Amino acid sequence: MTNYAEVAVNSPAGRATFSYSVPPSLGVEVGQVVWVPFGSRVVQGIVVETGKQPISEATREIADAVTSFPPLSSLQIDLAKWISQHYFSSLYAALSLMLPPGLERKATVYFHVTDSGVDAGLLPQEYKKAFCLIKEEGKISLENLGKKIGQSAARRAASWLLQQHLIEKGWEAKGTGMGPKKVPYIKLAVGREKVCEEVERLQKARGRKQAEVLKFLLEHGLVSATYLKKELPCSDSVIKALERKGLVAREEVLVRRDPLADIETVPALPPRLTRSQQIAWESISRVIEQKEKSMTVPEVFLLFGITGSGKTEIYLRALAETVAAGKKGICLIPEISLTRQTVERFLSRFPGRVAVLHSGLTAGERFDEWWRIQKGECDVVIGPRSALFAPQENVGLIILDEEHEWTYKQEDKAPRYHAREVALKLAELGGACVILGSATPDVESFYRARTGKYRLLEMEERITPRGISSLPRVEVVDFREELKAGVRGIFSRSLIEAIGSVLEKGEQGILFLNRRGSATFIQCRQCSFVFRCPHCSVALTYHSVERKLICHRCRYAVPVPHFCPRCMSRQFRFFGVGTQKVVDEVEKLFPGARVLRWDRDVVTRRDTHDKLLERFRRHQADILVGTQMIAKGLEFPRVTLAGVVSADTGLNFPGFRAGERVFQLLCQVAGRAGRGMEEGRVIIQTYTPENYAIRAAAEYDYAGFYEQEIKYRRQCDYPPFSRFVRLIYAHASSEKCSMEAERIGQLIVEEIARSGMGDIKMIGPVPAFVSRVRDKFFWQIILRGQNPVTFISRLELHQGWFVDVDPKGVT
DNA sequence: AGCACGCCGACT
DNA sequence: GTCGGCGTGCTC
Repeated sequence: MTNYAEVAVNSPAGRATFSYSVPPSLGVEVGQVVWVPFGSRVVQGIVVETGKQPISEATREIADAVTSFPPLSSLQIDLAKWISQHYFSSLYAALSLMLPPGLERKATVYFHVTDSGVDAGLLPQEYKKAFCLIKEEGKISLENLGKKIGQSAARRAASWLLQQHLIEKGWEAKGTGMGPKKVPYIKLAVGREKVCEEVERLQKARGRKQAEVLKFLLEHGLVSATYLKKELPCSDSVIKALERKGLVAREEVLVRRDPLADIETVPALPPRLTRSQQIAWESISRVIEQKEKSMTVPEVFLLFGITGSGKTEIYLRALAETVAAGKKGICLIPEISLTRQTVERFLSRFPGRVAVLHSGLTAGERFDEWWRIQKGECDVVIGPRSALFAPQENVGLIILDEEHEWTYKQEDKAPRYHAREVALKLAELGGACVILGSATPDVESFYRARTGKYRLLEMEERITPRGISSLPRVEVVDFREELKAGVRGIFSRSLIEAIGSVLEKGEQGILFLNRRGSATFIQCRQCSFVFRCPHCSVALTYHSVERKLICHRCRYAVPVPHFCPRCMSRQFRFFGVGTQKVVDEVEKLFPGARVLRWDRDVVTRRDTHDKLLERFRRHQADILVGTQMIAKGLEFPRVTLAGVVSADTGLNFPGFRAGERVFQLLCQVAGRAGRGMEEGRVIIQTYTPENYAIRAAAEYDYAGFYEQEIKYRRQCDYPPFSRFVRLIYAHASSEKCSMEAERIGQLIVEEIARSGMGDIKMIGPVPAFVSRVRDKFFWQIILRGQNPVTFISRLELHQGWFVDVDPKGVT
């Protein structure tokens, strides 16, 4: 009985799966990771189906298993199938999101001689050298053989020698792979009495150190070698000597690399709920209780609560209830707000039962967390969008905090998925509830709540140490008036006064800068030359700390040149307001003010996030200056001022979601002030105070903003009333790229007519917003309509095309 | 994505 | 004649 398996292969090659036969010696299950021959290589693949018959006629044999048991569940495979279909990615790309860290590896194929016993001297002259080299090396890859005797000679020799059965192909995995961490421990190897005897003897003879070690071990039992050496102290040779005598033994002990090891858990009881929390909580708890009877459509809550209304407390209770019902949870958080503070809060309610996954973890920590989750040891997994793919079984609740955040959409690589949509699908497959939480819900989410797809829960009370209080007053400053009044700096008179007042009272302030779209670049004063990246079509950004020009697309960096390469002038003009400029300005106006800068340039190393924030929390700085990052869910009781240096930068950003984005950002920044004992104050500087997004934000009027925005979306037929799909083509040649884009554009026009899908509108083909990245050119076609996804499945897209379903930034 | 295969100009 | 350049097509 031969078995066959359908395998999703780690290669972008066309089809979803390939058929392989299973060698009798190998047991293969769905979800298992295997090595398979693929073309001339050996690659990894994931078994997604098994059966008595292969789907395709042609098959090859699975080479080996990577894991002894399947690391992926059938539910995960179903989810991956949905992702790959819905987002037009390869099945493997979707599955690989779910694989344990460090499992993915590559293999090298090499040659070795067979035991034919042939005399090398008798071989044809041209192949003799290759054969001897292979024999000498034992095993050698074609590439390395080519380096020694030339590519073509190596190829010819290899194919002839293979044909003559004088050499064979073999393969092996590259690198050593990731594993659990083992640490040597020392223990006594003989009975207590015997040890005491030895101690006596050693103390008399020349072995005082050894006696001490034995005594230490009698007292402590099994100890790590490092601890032993440090505590006594003693050197390794002492332990070695005891080992040789057979008195002590070494034992490898598994240790967990715990990313939360340094967090003290203080178990906490749930606080009393406010009235509006209570109402929201009752709705949620009723559903979680009843969730036992599985339903086909997942229950989705949109928890719409203003900043400070206590959404996290609702999450914690909902998780506790889920755990009480014997299920588990996943909590998604935008990477940036996944701070120590957040983790501490979860940990205090679920001591020892929390797993975190984020980009700051070491490879080892990631590995250990994954396996801990896999073993079912964690009640809740907290992490960014990828936490959705943690091996958490029996998930009863999925939470998306700050559900409107754009970081929930992956755009840089396939699959280009939106965590919210995937969460809904996962909930549907596993029978879980979903809570989407936000103070400024995504317009599309709010629309779904309004039309009954989600249950809307509102929380309007803001909790502060002063009790229930309203949000801080917002002052919108028209910067045009400031210019008229002779203001020349970047701060208005109001903002200067407010900063001064904060400093005087010993309070704290944050200054927010939306740097997107106005990145700092430098230009020659003489000939207006702008430094551009040689590999991408963007200007280089000036980084004052390293005094370098850096490309934000490909990380290309050069020191700031002394001369303009075009006209040799030494004079440069620095454009755009950066965080550093704001810092300089505050320091100039208020000498002695302690200003802290927080943005992506400063935060590079692990932990600096938390260290910087800790400094600010301890009031070692008065003013915090930053970009997007500072707007996200940080709670600093001493902050009484939130200033937005320029609210307009985001508005000029392309795309119909610009207004929504500005509204969300301004509300978030405003919510930072006045969370402690003192009342807060918010100042927004703008050149367009009449803009609806800015006006609504100043009033915290979500409903008002929503009504305006949804009207506009309906009028222009933007989502949620239509959907977008972006087709992107990349090629190293500019001509090839535009030609292929134009060709598909033509095809789409024809297909629209043929299919009768008249609602499909095409924008483009045009060069992408950033038309060149890493020496590749990019063209795009945007399709809009009721169902552009169905439409593009009718197209035959060549390699080089990729698809972005529901892109976040389109016009 | 890799990698073979094939066709072309630049050398020993 | 051989070497390596790159364009094209396939991978079970």
